[in-house]
Amino acid sequence: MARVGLTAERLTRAGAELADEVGFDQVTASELARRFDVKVASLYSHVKNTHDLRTRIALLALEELADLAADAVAGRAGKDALTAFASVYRDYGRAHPGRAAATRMRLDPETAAAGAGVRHARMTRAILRGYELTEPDQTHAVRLLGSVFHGFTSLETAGGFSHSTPDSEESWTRILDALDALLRNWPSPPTR
Amino acid sequence: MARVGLTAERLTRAGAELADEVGFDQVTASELARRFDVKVASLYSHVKNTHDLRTRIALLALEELADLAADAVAGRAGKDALTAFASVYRDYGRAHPGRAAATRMRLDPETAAAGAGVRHARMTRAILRGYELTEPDQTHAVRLLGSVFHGFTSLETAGGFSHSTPDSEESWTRILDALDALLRNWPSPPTR
DNA sequence: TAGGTTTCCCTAAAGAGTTTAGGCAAATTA
DNA sequence: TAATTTGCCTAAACTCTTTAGGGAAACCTA
Repeated sequence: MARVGLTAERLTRAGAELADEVGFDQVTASELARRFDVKVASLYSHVKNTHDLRTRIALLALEELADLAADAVAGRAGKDALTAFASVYRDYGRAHPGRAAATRMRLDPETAAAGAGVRHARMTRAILRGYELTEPDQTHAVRLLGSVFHGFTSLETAGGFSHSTPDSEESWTRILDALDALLRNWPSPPTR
Repeated sequence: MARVGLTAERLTRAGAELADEVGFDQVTASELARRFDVKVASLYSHVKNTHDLRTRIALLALEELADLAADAVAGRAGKDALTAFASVYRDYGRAHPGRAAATRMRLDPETAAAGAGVRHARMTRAILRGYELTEPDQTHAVRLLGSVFHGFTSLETAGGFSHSTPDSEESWTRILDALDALLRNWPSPPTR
């Protein structure tokens, strides 16, 4: 039987494309086998199971995203860096909805720690260097930015902002303006 | 054959509980049938298909959440209202992770429009009455708040903030402080 | 380059979920 | 009480997942 040259990597890449086409939760071993014109069982020599496959796709997406973000941030600082960084997330989410959904997959701690998630956190911190935040406020800010990027892109692709004015593009820029202002003027804890 | 008294509502409620126990994407017609001690096919007189079932769970969760939020916000204003409102989202997400995941499900536009999603948007706007924002800034702020609540709770339940200091509770309060400050001081668009 | 070894994809099969079609008895209505 | 509607059933087709074991292709190695 002719060998097709399956590898975990090729399956992962094809799975990522499939995810962008049909949605991350529709990524199925059967469909993947069909695309490689191969029997389903053959995949199981390369990936442990469907969960393993999805995890690989998630890690691939996180890696790609981290690479893009690193490029975007290089040579920029302050609001410029913030905007560039944020745009990478949003653009990626719109260009690759399936992969983006994959990045939101729950990973078990050690897998997450081994993946590019840490690079993301480090880059977010790097961006905050342009603002004068000290710990623990920096961590709070990192989490805020993560939440906004995560939440906005996920609501946007879910269609939450469509069919209403102003369009989401404008909200995005204005939200970044607001976040920039907030970071330049991060409040100290109020006396409770 | 003894009748169990299945209805779409009972199935939906049981499905919501199942979602909280095993995760929203593990909600299966078969498991539900098992719980009611009924054959799977019997569910299909009450619910169109699995997607329909999930949609109903999502709508139930949105409804519950809107009710809780309405209670929490009543009689409060300003930061007080903001905090109460935000807490409802976060607490709900921690108490009912499956239902919360359901609220993040992509709904087709008319279903979404018919559901409680609009109530959420209206309440968010009501909270912003305590801050002096005019359109279109109010819409941007609504979207920012939605993104943060959505993103934070989803990252938190995905375990994104665990095993690191400070704990997510503290970040949550400090992020609310920050958002309050931001809303009181929403920046006008910079000259670009 | 022939032999052995490893690798890769195959067939086969079992298990679980989804969904439709059609039937019979229980509940409701007249 | 008879007629109708409703609710749960059996049966069956289909899809996807996963494991076990087999044979041929690709790769060493002498």
